[in-house]
This record gives sequence, structure tokens and C-alpha cells, in this order.
Amino acid sequence: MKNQDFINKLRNSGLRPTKQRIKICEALFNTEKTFHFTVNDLAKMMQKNFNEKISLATVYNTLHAFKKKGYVKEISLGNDKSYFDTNISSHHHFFDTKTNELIDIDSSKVELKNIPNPPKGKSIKDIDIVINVENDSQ
Amino acid sequence: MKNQDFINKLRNSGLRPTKQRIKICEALFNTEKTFHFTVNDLAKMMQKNFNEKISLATVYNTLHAFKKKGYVKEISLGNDKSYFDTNISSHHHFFDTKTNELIDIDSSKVELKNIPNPPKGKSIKDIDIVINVENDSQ
DNA sequence: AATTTACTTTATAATTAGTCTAAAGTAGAA
DNA sequence: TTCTACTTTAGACTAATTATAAAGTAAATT
Repeated sequence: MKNQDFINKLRNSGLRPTKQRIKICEALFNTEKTFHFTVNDLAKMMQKNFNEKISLATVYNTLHAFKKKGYVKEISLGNDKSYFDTNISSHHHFFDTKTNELIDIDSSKVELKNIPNPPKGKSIKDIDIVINVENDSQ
Repeated sequence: MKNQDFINKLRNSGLRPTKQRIKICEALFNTEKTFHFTVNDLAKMMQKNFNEKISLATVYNTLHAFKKKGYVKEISLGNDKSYFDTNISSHHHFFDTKTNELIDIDSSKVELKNIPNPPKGKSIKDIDIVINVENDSQ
């Protein structure tokens, strides 16, 4: 993907293509595989791999904007910090509660048997399944 | 349940029955229905309904101790604060992302079709299913 | 092209959940 | 009763995140 593609992508969804947003797009979407990261991970990555010092507040802003536009997903864990995922397809996660490692579960590998009716007046937005794992104590 | 029962319960699981712990037991387990709460909720509740000013640190300590003993469950949400649940049976939750309201799902109402094998060397501790809901926009 | 406007970024301050600490208190054993 | 280990406490501290207000910039307007 070229820069111009990211510029179009941003513009098409109503986000101004600023230098920072384009760079973050590169970092997130010019990759072979999807990946998980925290806000801090991304801020550091921008500095190290992209020589781009972006204010933390901007990284938060951008990620929340990208999340709203569906470019990334936020992952719900019982953790103090929040994780983002560039894999936006419907899928769930293993979470290693000791190492804080997140691992994708292929969506075909897990499915709900019967989805209960939501409380009256409410409708389902999405479903998060987290399978907490731990290293076998040998 | 009488105070003495809580004292026994605590002692049996190796926790000293201190005044604070007994009071918290009363607040959590002398209820008709199970319920969800945050650490802050509980601290305020102790003060208001039980006239018992308990240091926040103690509330944290106590809840973590109770969690380790299986008296309460901690619920993983994509939220910044953590929720506890006096319903310790295996069950999952609706979560209203707008109001932060948590609603139990009867465990019989939802089930995984096939649980994927955990990554090599790891084993499953538990599974959290959160169904995010929102009020219908009418 | 210059001007204007609204949206963005930035550094920093503020907020918030949660943990740590060290001193004072207390349950239970001796 | 005394001692010891476990608890509680207030308050300092940490880390994640949000708010703020000024400076910068994209894009619309002239």
C-alpha cells in the first residue's frame, strides 16, 4: 500500500490525512500479518522504526478515531491497559494471564451455541470471548 | 446468615476474621440476590449503609483475598476499572457499553460450540464471554 | 494565492484506578 | 498476659488515560 492509498482511506472516512495519521497507518497496515499492541507499544514503535516522535495524546486520539472508523479493534481484558488489534475480522483470543500475551483464535474454531436474547430495549453490538490460559506448571 | 457464620467461613479458609472482613461479608453475602460492584462502590456502600469507614487499600486487599478464596469473581471488561461479582457460579455477562451496566447471563443460555485447543504448553484457566449491548436508538 | 475556519497536534497538567509503605492495631498462639 | 504474625490505615506513589489551551495545518473560501 502506498501513502496515497492511506490518504484516500482516511479522507474517505472523514478523517483529515495528517502526517501523523498517515505514518500510523503505515505502521499498522503495511505489515504481512496483523498484530496486537498497546498505545505505548505503538508510540515507541513510531519513534524507533519510523523516526517519528508522536505525542502520546495524539496516539490515543488516533487510535480511538481509527477504532470508531473500524480500522482497528480494541480488546477487552481484565487488565489495566487496553490492547488494540489490527485484525478486524470477527475473532476471539487466548490471553496468557501471566505473560500478558494475546493470541488470536481462528473465528471458525470457536462459536457460541446459542446467543441469548439481549435485555429488552437493548441490542447486541459485539461479542468478546477471552480464553484465559497459563503455562503448564511442569 | 449470622456473623458467626462469616467468622467460621473466614477462619475455615485461613483468613483472620477481622472486623472489616466480617462487615464486608455482611455487605456482600447477606443479600437476596447476587450483584456486581466496583471497589469504589463497595467502599461507599460500607460507609453509607454500614457506617463503617474502611480504607480503600483494605477494600482492595479484602476483595483480592476473597477472590483468591473464591468468594467473589472478578469480571474482565474493556473498561478502566474492574468489576466484582458475588455470583460465583459459571456464567457470562451482557455489558452495556454506554451505561456501564452489567447483567448476568444464565449459564445455560450460552455455551461454546467447540473450545479450541490452547497453545502448546498452556492450559485453559477460564473463559470470559462478554456480550456488549447498547440501548436501541428509537 | 491569501485568508479564514475548523480540525489536529502538542506538551503538560489533571485525573483515576490501583499498589506500596511504614507505622499502628489486632487476632490468636504461647 | 505477652508475643508474633497478620491486618489495617493514611498517604505517597505509579501508570494509564483524559483534559486543556496554545500552536499548527488541511481544506474551504475569498
